[in-house]
Parts: sequence; C-alpha cells; structure tokens
Amino acid sequence: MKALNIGRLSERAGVNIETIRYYEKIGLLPEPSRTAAGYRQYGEDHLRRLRFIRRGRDLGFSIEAIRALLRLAEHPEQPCARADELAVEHLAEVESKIADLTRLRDELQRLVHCVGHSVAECRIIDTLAAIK
Amino acid sequence: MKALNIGRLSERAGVNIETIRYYEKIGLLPEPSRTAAGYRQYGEDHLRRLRFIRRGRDLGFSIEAIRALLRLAEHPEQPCARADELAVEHLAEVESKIADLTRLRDELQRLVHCVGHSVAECRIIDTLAAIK
DNA sequence: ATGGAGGCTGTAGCCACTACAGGGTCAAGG
DNA sequence: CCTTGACCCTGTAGTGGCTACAGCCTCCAT
Repeated sequence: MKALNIGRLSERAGVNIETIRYYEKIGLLPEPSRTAAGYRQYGEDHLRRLRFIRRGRDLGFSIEAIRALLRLAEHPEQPCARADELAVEHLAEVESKIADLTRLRDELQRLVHCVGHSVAECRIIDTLAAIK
Repeated sequence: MKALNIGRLSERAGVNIETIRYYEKIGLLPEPSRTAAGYRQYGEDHLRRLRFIRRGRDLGFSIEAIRALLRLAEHPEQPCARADELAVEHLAEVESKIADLTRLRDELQRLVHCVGHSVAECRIIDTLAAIK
C-alpha cells in the first residue's frame, strides 16, 4: 500500500490537481504528510474521501453540503435524517432549476428560426427590443 | 422627456443600481452625461438599451452574446442570420443543461428518502462512499 | 438648519474552480 | 556525472455576473 503523490491521486480520484490543492486549502481534504522535499503523500483514506467529494459534486451538491455529509459519514452511529434532509433540499433546487430552464427553452424555441432576412425584421432582436 | 437618475432608471428597467454601474464599467451600457454634481443622467435610449439587456439576461444569454445582439440591433440593414445562430446555440446549451439536470434529478430521486435510521445504513452516505 | 434619501467611487466578496509565474525535485538515458 | 523532461511546490490572479460594503457627497422637504 504505497503512498500516492498528487498526480497519482488526481488520476485515481478523477479530480484535477489544482482542485485537490484547493480542497486542501478550504479544509475539505485534510493536509497529507510530506516527503523531505515537500511533496504531498496521500493514503487510501485520502483517496476514499476525495472520491466521496467528487461523487457529491457530480450530484451537484455544494461544497458546504458535502462538508456536512462528510461530517455525517464520520459518525456512523448518528441518525441520518440530516443526510436525507440535505438530499431532499438539493433535489428541490434541481427540480426548480429544471422548471426554470424548461420555461426558458420554450421561449427560446418560439424565438429561434427567424424568418426575416435582415435585422430590421428579425424576431429575435425584435423580442429583445420589445419596442411596442 | 426628462432625464432619469440611476434610481429611476433602475426601477423602470427592473435592473439593480449596482448592476447598472457594472454594465457601464464593462462597456455594455454607454456612459451617460452627468449633472454638475456628477450624478448620472439617463435618457430614453439608455432605458431601451438596458431593457434589451435585461430581457436577454432573463433569456439566459451571456453578457458576450448580448453584446453581439446589441451590435446587431444597431445595424438593422444587415442580415440577421447571426442573431438566429446565437439563439440556436444558446438553445442547445439550455437543452443540454436540462438533460444534465434531469439525469441528476433521477439519481437524486433514487437516493432520497433514506430508509435507514443511522448513518451506518444510510443510502445517501453509502452511495457517496461507494465502498463496495 | 437638519435629516434622510439618494448619489458617488473604489474595493472586496461570492462560488468553485482554473491558470499561470517562477521556482524546486526526481528518475531515466547518454 | 550531467542533462532532459516530467512532475511537484507556493502564491496570486482570473473567470461570470453580479452584490455588498465603506466612506464620502448632494439634494430636497421640513
């Protein structure tokens, strides 16, 4: 079980090197030990934690939500109602974003494929200008 | 046709005062004339332009896309193919965002409503940890 | 004369990274 | 032993599109 340097960790977790250092700076990933030359040395626990973070981000959780979920994950004996709460909250946000974007898409679809030939009779410009 | 100060323009266009000054700084809204005391004085042309910008933002266009659309709107004799192109591009982005979020929503829906009682058996934490 | 609403500039903060600049370190090949 | 190139380090600044001050000045009604 040899230690991973940051490049190797980056590959194995699917997270950018710069992003790993950023997570360390904001206290999401604990500071690893260092070699004599100052290179970061990661273990399996770091890899697991970083993958947890990446999956959370893939699911669109904010950094702060992930921070809370990590705290929960560290206390397996506690009730998990809070995790459910965080997920439900996030789901609601995602659903509301979908609704917003769907309305947007409908408007854009009505707009697109302008039949005019010059800007003077362009439906898109017209809609934005809404001179009336 | 009296001049508008920034507060009045803000109300009439539905755009924040700070945002108006920001648009001026980035060159989206032209610098207005000033009173002796240095107060900004806007006219109808500013109001029209700012509303155009706001509608574009409401439709989710980026500042740069709006900059391009404004340039088009200023040249009504030119062909409007470029406006259509910008709208089609943007529509595609919106559609792809909807698709992403829909996948996300499905995943979250599967996740949510954790049946366990403690974190140790929590489906949410489990999925993120994905220890397998 | 005064008080409160509104205006001004300039800077810093938000989120979650990303992209350098300018250096140091390591391992393999010549 | 030396060089080359891949990798690592720190620190800072930039992204988009605002938003939020701090610390001033000005206008108008009472």
